Amino acid sequence: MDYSQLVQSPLFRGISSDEIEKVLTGTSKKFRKYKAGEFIAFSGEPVSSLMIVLYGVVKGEMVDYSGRVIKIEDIPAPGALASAFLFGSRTFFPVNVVAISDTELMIIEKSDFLKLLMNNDRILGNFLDMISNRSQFLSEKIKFLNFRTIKGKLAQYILHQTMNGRLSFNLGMTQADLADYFAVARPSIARALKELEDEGLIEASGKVINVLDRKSLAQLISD
Amino acid sequence: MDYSQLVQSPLFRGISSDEIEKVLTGTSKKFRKYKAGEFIAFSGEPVSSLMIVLYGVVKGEMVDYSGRVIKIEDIPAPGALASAFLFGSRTFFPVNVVAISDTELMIIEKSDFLKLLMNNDRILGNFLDMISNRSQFLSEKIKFLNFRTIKGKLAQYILHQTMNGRLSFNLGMTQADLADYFAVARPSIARALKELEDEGLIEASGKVINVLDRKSLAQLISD
DNA sequence: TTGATTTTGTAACATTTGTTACAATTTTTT
DNA sequence: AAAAAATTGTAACAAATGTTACAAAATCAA
Repeated sequence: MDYSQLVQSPLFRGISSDEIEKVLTGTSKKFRKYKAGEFIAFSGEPVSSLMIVLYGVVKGEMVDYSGRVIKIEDIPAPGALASAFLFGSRTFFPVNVVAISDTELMIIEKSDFLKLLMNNDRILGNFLDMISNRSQFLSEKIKFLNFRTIKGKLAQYILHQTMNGRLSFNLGMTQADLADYFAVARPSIARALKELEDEGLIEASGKVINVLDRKSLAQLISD
Repeated sequence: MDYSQLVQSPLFRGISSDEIEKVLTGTSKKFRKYKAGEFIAFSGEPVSSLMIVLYGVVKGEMVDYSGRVIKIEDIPAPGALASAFLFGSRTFFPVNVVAISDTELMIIEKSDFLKLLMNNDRILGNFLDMISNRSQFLSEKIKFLNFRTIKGKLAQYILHQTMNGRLSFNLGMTQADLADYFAVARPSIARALKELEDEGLIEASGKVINVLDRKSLAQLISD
């Protein structure tokens, strides 16, 4: 087995390829492959193991009351699945997990994984970072959803995307995807973008958004 | 110092009072008191230590674009603050933290806390449970916020509160609090409750909700 | 390139939610 | 018990969003 790509996995960050191999050789694990579109887990199923995406991309998604599918996030290799649901009091999948592309997973049972954590400071620290990052990701998402108006959500999103001081960025997705992400209707996204543009706060050409008036955007979400 | 109440803290669950005292004696820490209403931390401030509420109650809250305060959660003693923001890549407070009642906190610096984790399997397991539970809490909240209609949010909330098979439960808060929790307007909550009642799905007397038609509630959020 | 497919813009209209206001009711305080 | 404060019910109207539909534009595939 070739573990070299795992050097870039959040769980093994900072650990040499040799050491990863040594650690994993002493750990029991399984491997499983999925075709694009195949369901890996269903919402409500128990989580009894840590799953690491060796290659491919998977997504988490929810279904709302009207049947609309809401994508929660993408997890590309070499990320981990369900890491925040392996411990705690509700150890079951909160979302459906679907393979976007052909995918292979490495699966380590919880008890085996606990031994790994206790025996390796580095992996422990990495795992703490990972599940903390999940909370932080969800917390950020709640910030969007808490804004009542779509313009507010967009403003928050745009400001977040340009925190680094850039004046423009590329929506890495279609308006339909963005609408799913915000849990709103697609034409409403188009309308809100147009309004922000009409008001001179942004300039949109294709999927590239130029931020023209950062102050007014900030006011939209802090007044 | 009296650590007896910490036996009930999630971080020290399953550890005897004597052992808690022994462990904490060997750990450097600070104590700090806050008056009711006082701000403990502001959104965006760095998190550099674990904070445990020794007595009192604190809350986390956000401010949306229109100035409305959205309460995220209450943390009564002997809970921990900011536990999901001590590790990971964005180690700063995601919300304002305010003392609801007079409060005392025990504060342990991150580096000291790490030693604690490495030296005590039980505390490690408890901490993993705690930060995982945070993700799970946030994930549950996102489920509410993702429903577009208020009736959908309410249905999700009511079904969640009666998962255990009970037919009734007590909203432990006012309609105004519930409105904040859902990030909607207060009269809209009253209206939605009335509609659910008119349609015969629930019966509300005061803060007690009787679930009359579980199937229709489930349909509201899955059709 | 050409044709097919996806994405975007936009309009008309229905529905939902927010806002404001005030009275009725309940709860808390004195 | 009486008074004060908080909570709830409700109405009228404004504003925002959803729905549906279709054409224009952009992107993708053959």
